[in-house]
Amino acid sequence: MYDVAQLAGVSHQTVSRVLNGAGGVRPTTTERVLEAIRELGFRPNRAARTLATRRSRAIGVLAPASAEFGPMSSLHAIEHATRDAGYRPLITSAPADPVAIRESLEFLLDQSIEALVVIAPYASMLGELMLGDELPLVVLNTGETPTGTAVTVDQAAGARLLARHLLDLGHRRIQQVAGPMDFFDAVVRRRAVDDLLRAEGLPVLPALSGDWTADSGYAAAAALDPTATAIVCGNDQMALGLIHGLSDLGRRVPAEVSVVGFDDIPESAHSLPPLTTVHQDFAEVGRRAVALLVGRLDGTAAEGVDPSVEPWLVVRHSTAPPRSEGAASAAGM
Amino acid sequence: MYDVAQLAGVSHQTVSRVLNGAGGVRPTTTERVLEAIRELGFRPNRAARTLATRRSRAIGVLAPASAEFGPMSSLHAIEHATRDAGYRPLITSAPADPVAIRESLEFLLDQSIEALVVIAPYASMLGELMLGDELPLVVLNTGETPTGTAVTVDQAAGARLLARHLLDLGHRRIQQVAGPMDFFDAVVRRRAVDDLLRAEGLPVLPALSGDWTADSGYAAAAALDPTATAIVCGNDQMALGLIHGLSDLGRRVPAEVSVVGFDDIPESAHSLPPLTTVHQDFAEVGRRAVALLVGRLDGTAAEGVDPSVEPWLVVRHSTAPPRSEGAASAAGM
DNA sequence: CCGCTTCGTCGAACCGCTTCGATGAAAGTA
DNA sequence: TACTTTCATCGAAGCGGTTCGACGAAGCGG
Repeated sequence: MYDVAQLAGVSHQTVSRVLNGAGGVRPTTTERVLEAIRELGFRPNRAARTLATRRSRAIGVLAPASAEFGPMSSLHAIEHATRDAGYRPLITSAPADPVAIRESLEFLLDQSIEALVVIAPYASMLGELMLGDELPLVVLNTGETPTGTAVTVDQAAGARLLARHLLDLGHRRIQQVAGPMDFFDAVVRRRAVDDLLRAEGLPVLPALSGDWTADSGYAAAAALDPTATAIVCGNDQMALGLIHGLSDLGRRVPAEVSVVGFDDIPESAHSLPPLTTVHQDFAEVGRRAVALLVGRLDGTAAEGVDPSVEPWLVVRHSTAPPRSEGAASAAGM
Repeated sequence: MYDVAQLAGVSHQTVSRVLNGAGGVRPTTTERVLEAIRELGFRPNRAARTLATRRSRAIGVLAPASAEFGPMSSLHAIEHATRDAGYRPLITSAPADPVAIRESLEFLLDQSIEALVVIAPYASMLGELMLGDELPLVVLNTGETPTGTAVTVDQAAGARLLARHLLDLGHRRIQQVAGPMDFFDAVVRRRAVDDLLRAEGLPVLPALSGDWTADSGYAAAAALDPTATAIVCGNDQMALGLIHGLSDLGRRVPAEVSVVGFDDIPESAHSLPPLTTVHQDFAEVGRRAVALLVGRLDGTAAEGVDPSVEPWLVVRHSTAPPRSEGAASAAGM
């Protein structure tokens, strides 16, 4: 920096001004400084700046250590939104293990992050998040937020869309293959369907539970209630696995059983049959989370940010009216 | 830090020694310092340390801005390996766009990273990587490396496994739906199959080309050579899409056409039919990349690291002998 | 019992940048 | 032209650690 100053014939403070866009520098001088910077290939030292300003401009991101489509989509959106806002994203991932989560958190805290966004909504994770500090926090895809703000796709609305679709088709015996109950998403989705069913006076068949993987969906096929005509899965992967499992069991989808997923991962459009599901905009959720955080950090009013993103139904070919059309007309009971 | 020193009744330099594990501190003193640190909840300031040591201990990671299983798996492995080695991973992602790549690179360089690992092997990306500097670089999944070291799954071997499997089944007319030709992976896989076919004296049908997505695989179904009895896809997603496309066209897999993918993404085990593919250990590739880099950085001998990871064949149900069994016995010609 | 080595601790300089108060030059006012 | 304002630039003091040379206190052999 001193070299730059010398080459430009000014003092290093002036160079600093130019770098930070602080006014009070004559245009000709600015130009000279910029030229010197270019010539020397000078890069300001981030660490020194952080030290001097006592502002790290770093935003921590805690993501799940999975390669799933949803979280990863949000992750990329968060990363870019953060950089666009002039902050540096510090990305960390951790499996559901509390120790690993704690470790990731410590790592982030060590980098003196100014805010934190968490993508992995294990209930267990939130437990670790009790960092009472004054660290702005946004959690993605969480029903309730014990601390910090939540930005989320309206999971309940999505689940209702699915259930309603099935009801409209004439299904009356609907069973769920929910995600793991220590995930908020799974709980909210499941409850929304149950509530709707109950409100319609329909039976709530005992839900099965998977772990989000296609494998667990496959396994669920054998445990299904044989009288159920439609299955609501906690996510697309499980739905895909379930369809495979049903197929192995000789039950055809959607002719004999309808299956719906949740998420609309890219593969779902090409499964056999293509999957009816709910599409959620993972990237948008990520962007809003960052907008919220940056707003708080910069004092910019971020009040305009709606923390709830609306999902929409994507009807493909894994759903059809139940076999015995007669049952459909016996609606309401 | 001064507070800690005062509480422990020593000077800040001694605290520094304790923190860095540099010897020359009496055990009792060490204990006292540790206690003070705990009591004060003291966290050393990363920026100050970086500034003073002139070592950022940061390793940049440039990943593709996609949510695909492979790259993301490698990414998580890299992240953890980096942290385990005592470095801080700085993760960045960029789409295939050269400007975005350049931007990500600049971002990383600004953080004064000590090394770089690149996961996105677009040919175009490597062009941007000409940072002649003395920045240790490892590139994942690249056939040739113009600069830096490459760690990669042996794509050619994997492709050969697939082709051999098809040949053993009796297929003689094999067509490819390759990935985009500006991806090294795609080129290497395609060439390996072509070469093997040629070596066997079999016809090399003109290859189709997709963009890695299931959508492009679906589209390819209509453009297939009708005489081909087996299709080698550049990755699993395209294979899945292709199967869907074939199904829509009324062609059954594997009864009429065999289809194989590459990658073994989790969904592939549950497609209908379950996909025959090549499994590659993405995480291992990531780990080795980091091992290589850290070895170079720390001066530790990392010579023991084999930059080539062996893939293996996973035979499921998307492949079968060609329809006319007769052709199979006419092997060799 | 004494001089010397070794160990544990301290003082101070420095890493590269920001920032505040001060100063000189240019511009505005009477 | 003399004087006040405003603008551009400079000097210097940190930010929170690391690190090197120095120094007092034990531990050692003779």
